[in-house]
Amino acid sequence: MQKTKRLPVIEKIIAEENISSHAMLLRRLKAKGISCTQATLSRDLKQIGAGRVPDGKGGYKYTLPENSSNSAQPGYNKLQVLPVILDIVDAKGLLVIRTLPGNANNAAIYIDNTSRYEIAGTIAGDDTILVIPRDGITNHQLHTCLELILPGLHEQIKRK
Amino acid sequence: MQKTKRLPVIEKIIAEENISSHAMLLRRLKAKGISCTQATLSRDLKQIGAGRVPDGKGGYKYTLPENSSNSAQPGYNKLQVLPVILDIVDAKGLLVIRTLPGNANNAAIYIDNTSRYEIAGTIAGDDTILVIPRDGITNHQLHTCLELILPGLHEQIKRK
DNA sequence: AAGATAAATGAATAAATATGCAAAAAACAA
DNA sequence: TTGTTTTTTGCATATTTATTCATTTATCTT
Repeated sequence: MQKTKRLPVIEKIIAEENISSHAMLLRRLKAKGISCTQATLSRDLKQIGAGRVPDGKGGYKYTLPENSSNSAQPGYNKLQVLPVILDIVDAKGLLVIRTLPGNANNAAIYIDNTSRYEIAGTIAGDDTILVIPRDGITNHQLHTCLELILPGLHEQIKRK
Repeated sequence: MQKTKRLPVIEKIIAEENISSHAMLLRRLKAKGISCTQATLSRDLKQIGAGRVPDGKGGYKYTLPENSSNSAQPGYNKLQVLPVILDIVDAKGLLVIRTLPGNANNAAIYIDNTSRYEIAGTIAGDDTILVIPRDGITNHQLHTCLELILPGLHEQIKRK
């Protein structure tokens, strides 16, 4: 199961290169040692929210959704946000994230700015964030979503 | 040659409705008295810059490019009492209201002060308010209530 | 206005993308 | 662990979208 490692790579490739088709993306992935089929790509792109739009030069290109975690969030650096998160706990369909004291608000803003569909909103205290999922979003979808926003998150927390 | 009249109509339809395929757009156009083939649509959409992206709900939808006419100047005269409110989302029978950073508390106080029966209470973070309805209050009643407190609210938010 | 040139369009088809289904792989529970 | 359930994946194929080519329609030019 290499989906978890594949998605971030796909996002990165789309962000950095001009990808015009699944076939092209497939080649780029292979060059990075990841191989899958067009069908899988189609599903991955759908999950990421990436779409194909005219590139204005007579062709087409894939783009990441607005405020994707990759579309550089001014003022926030992934590597700085990540280590402040201590713990993630499910509670009544909601998600409670604990951070270092005083860091909850910043982390929450970071999460909000990704404008992920799965997340209805967040509320931050001093060291705790409540993440409220939209109706119909499963617990697992929510975790996958968080993993997209902050790659390596769960991995890191497990390590603690 | 009706391209000149067709393009604006296509833009408008895409801006206002959720179009998921050429076939669907074709039907909408026909309903407006414009008829053409899928091939023409494909070319039109390319020229407009419209692309097909995942809608986050398991399907796809067409979107206009960033600075397209619809995302243009929001009429100033339409600004409401609390232009700090960005978004309202239903979640698990609760209501999540997102505001500009730092404005949640003020907005929440404003809502509290109306002492509406429908609202049991509110919790405000920095940019998010959780509105908790009384037991027995339907989702629809809650929205109607909010609309009473802040006339034109939903209308404004739809306009994004 | 007539002829020439360019733009627009549809029909057919090519190219690209999405999905049903079955199998395999992971995650989970006891 | 072992059995159970969920998720992921590829294959084959359906669906959707883009393009080629021929034709028509509009736009110039003189």
